[in-house]
Amino acid sequence: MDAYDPMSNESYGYRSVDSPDNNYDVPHQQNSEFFDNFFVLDEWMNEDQASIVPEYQDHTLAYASTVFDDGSPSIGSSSSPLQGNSNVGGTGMRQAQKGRKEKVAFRTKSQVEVLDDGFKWRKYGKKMVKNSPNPRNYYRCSAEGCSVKKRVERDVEDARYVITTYEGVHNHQRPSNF
DNA sequence: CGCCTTTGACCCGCGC
DNA sequence: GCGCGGGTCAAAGGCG
Repeated sequence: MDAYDPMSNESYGYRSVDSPDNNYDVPHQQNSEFFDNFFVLDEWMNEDQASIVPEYQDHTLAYASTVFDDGSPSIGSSSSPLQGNSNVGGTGMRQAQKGRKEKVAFRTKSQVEVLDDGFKWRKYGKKMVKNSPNPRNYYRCSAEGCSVKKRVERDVEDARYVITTYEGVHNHQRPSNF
């Protein structure tokens, strides 16, 4: 596997992703432990909560997961590329219910670690995880009373991709200047 | 001065 | 009960 080289590409900096002609594939890795208990999201959640911007869409595969408070996962995994509003692979995001934790993961081809999603985040932790040379970073939403968290790490198997996992639902709007 | 990272320590659940 | 792995705390320092 090629080493990740942050200097090897022209698209670098604020909100940048790989150029659109640089292939469309965001392969799902069926055997990736990371996505156990996730299923592929077949539609975007409403924009305010999705925490991901449209310009990333072509470089992103989205996963969703719902975990009950007792810890039992509710959904198995499936696989399909994310394609706008196409209706493949799943039933889409369900409404939040009590006793559930909503999680959404995005696997995005990007050279920047932290994708600008319009929210303000405060970092509160960093860990090296087993079986990965890459650190995992923990962020909490800065808005008062908002308990949304996200984790950011590079894909173990292909460092060109960033995996961002959101947990929870914002109790406020995305800042309007976004 | 008011936020923000950084960082090691701490906590907790789980398997042995 | 103990160690390990993952997640979080909080003190200290940085920066606009």
